[in-house]
Amino acid sequence: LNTQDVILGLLHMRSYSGYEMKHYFEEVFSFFFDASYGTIYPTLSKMEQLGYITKENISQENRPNKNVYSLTSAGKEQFQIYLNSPVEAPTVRSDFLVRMFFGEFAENELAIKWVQDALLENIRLAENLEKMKHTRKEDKLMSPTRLICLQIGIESKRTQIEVLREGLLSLQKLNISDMEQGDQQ
Amino acid sequence: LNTQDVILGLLHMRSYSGYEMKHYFEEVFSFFFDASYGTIYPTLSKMEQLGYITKENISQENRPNKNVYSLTSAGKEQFQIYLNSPVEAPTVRSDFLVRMFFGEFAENELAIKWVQDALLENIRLAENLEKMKHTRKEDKLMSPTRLICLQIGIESKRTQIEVLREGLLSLQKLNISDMEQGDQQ
DNA sequence: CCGTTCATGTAAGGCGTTACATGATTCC
DNA sequence: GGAATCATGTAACGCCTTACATGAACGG
Repeated sequence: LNTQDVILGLLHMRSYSGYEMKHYFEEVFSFFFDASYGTIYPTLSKMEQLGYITKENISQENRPNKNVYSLTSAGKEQFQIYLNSPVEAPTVRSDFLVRMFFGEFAENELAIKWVQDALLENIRLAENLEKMKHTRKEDKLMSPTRLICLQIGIESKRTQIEVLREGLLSLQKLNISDMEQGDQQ
Repeated sequence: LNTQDVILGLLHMRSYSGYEMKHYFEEVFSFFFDASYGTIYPTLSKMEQLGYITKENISQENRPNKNVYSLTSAGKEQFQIYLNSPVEAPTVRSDFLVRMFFGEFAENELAIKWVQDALLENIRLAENLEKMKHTRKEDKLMSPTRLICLQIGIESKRTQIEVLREGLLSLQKLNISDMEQGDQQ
């Protein structure tokens, strides 16, 4: 899986400019994919040269021109090649979970801060996903597999929020018993 | 967060060879970090040159020598610098979820296969994590934050398994109604 | 007037993976 | 006899990020 495959998928739904793709990734794909402009724009040039997509320059009033890309039949074929390739294992890299794993080597207050921040961030993300699900479901734009994708995002976030809430309490109790120990000395 | 930071963390627990580190990553870190030999060995050389770790060549009977690395005080300090740096957002790249998102452009049977495989893989991973939790908990080797880390892994997997099971059923129903439609023609 | 949004791109550099190379031992 | 495990390392290459560059319009 690389950025090219994802762009081919996106353009199966409708035409997008590079700028719009980036926004789509941020809003919708946040929990399973991301790409920066530094990847998107060069990839679009390459894909145009390969004949997978065509560019159309659109003039706009009061804002810059944009390059809107559309899928060609070669692009559709290329996407089917991707879909028929073996599924790759996911890659995850979570700074937060590494810190949790090695938390015993950090000060308790630092760890508490990490968990609090993670909690807030996860609540924010869960709310966004929830909104997406409702707006899109009413539009009847959601395929069964896309619903699975979204549902995994939502439920995973919910689960993490629960664990983090419990974890936060246990860390805060530790802090209190440390303070009592300190008082007794 | 990079491989160096994680190695510094690992060596806070005990000494490891590069080969052992890779195994540790596979067994324990699988749901939030990974690194290949091609990263580990060069990183260890670099860290030794920087004075964060020291190498000791250990002779073994009936198997190759190994280089076991230990943390220096400079390495401990470096790890504290990492712990006090801002927490980075996690990066995820899930081929499976991309395929779920664009599943409407694939054949239903292909999608069913993807979900079935994901289900089996997630069950396997959940069982491994569960085992880890019990063996380590009895040893009383588990810090509160490490328990949070493990618990997030376990509960996330469980949640995903549930969603995948439901999703699989809905996709299989679709397949049946397609076949009935086909029969009627 | 200043920050944000819209919009596209490049260049340098970082970080990482895959594949290759080597070789003994152990288990089936 | 062949595959798997133990064990370390390099080299080529791919992919991606960050920072830089540019510039108009709009809202406060």
